[in-house]
Amino acid sequence: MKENLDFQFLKPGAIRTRYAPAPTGSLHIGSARTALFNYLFAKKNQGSFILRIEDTDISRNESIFEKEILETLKWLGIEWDEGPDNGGSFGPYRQSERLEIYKKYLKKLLDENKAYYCFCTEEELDAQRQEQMSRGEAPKYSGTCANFAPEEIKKNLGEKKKYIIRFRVYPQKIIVNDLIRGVIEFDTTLIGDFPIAKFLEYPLYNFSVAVDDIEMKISHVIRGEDLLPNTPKQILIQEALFLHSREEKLSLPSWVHLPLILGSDRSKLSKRREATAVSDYKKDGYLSEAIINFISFLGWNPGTNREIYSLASLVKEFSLEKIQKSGAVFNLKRLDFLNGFYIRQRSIEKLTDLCLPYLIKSKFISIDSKKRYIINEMKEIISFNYLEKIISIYQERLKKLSEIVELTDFFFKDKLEYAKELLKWRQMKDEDVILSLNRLEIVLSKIQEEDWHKDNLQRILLAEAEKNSNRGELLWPLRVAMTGKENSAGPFEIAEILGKEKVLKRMQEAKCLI
RNA sequence: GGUCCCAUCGUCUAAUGGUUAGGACAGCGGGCUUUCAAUCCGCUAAUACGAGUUCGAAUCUCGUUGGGACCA
Repeated sequence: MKENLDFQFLKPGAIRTRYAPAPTGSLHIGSARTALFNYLFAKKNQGSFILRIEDTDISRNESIFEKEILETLKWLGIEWDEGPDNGGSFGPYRQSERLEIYKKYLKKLLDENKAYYCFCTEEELDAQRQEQMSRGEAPKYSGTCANFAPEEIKKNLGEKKKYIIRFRVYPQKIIVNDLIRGVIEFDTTLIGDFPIAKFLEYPLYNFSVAVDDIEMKISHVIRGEDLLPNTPKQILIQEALFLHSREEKLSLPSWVHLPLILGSDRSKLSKRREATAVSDYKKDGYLSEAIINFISFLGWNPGTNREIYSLASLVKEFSLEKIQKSGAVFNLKRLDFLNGFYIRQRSIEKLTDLCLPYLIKSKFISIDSKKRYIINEMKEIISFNYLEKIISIYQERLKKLSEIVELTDFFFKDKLEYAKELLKWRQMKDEDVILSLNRLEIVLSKIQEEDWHKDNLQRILLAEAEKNSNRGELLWPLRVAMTGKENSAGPFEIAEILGKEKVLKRMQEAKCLI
């Protein structure tokens, strides 16, 4: 395999990679990885990363997805050197704006008899296909229209007969030299004369891609393995159009096919079975660093024990040789782990900013015209600093930002709802709970407002608990009465943030419950 | 069905002819703790199978099996 890695000897700056999404939906996890790897390879080699929109086949109402894809890429931190929004020397970067170019090359192939008009109807083609399959052959075009005389073609065209344009394929072996997989051989007799355009202004995928990759001087085509079977067709077109002598072979792009990202059932990650849109993960509260770190390790690794990589460090470490050949299963638990890690890395101020939209969306908090934060239920004005305190005690418990709502809801609710059984620690009875709550009330009400700090609370409450030799009997009811939850942050820090008044009120309410 | 690709713990992967097959996530157990986390310590767990080459194979070759992609 090593002898195939001739790209290493290319001069810096000679590398041009492209990511070419069809904007038929939002950015898919797999597409994001393809974009990332193209970006990383280009940046590692001081080359250019090009964004091209493959929208010849797209209806107008789907064009909203272009905007979403660009925005999501930017959110991930993947920036392109040339693209539909920022231009470049090889534009336009939207295939729908390049129809004249395709038309020119389509005509060229037609003139040189390397392609031809095919007037076969769907029904005729279907019938042929059926027959070939019944004989156990690979279905391919039989060549009915391959050798029409020019007059006949003119006549058919004149009659406005429906046609497609087919590329003429001669029997030969096509070698795809994949930088990851090595030499792969395809037999063109199995391909047959394949369609390259529905009409002159409507090129088909394999044709427009092949043309653009050459026109845009792409040095490396890095894409998913699912496109491997298309490669010989694209090579055929590129050779027919651009290859006139042996030396020119160097200008044809190198191929790199990435292993597929698989769902939990080991088949191609599908929208039907799992969430696949990057924007969905963003909405759920995954950080871009976590997603980048996660997808970079899907089918690639640096070959070290280090697992945490920023986009910048990935650029430094990336290499094609470390790309895996087999498919990689998408493991959500690992994404969660990474996200938790990156959440813990964030400053409290930034994390609070990130969590705020979730609290606002859940209607616990609102911002008034004077930019003050209001707890909706109590109409209480709170400071950003107050929110920071809340977020800080949940930072290490957070796996994704959206979880902040159910974790901290008790700070924003006037009245808590929970089962009274929850107040009991281990074997406690109703009377024991009342007893503990009474003790808490007495001790807590003695503490002055100015001494209401978590360290102080801890010192006093632990001392009180010592009298009874059992911390749980005192602290568990306290914590549950304040939060209404089985699990939460520590009681002292919660009590500090909640404040004396609310804590005592919640002790009362807990007693009423029993 | 045809063509192509792939195969190390459950998952992501390391080991490019010689390691006790390493790491991470998950799982399990423990320490710390009122709970859940975080954190620290530990445990379970893999070279698909069969031949061949070799003193020696996860690694090279062939076959089998299995999985996947594409075309229809």
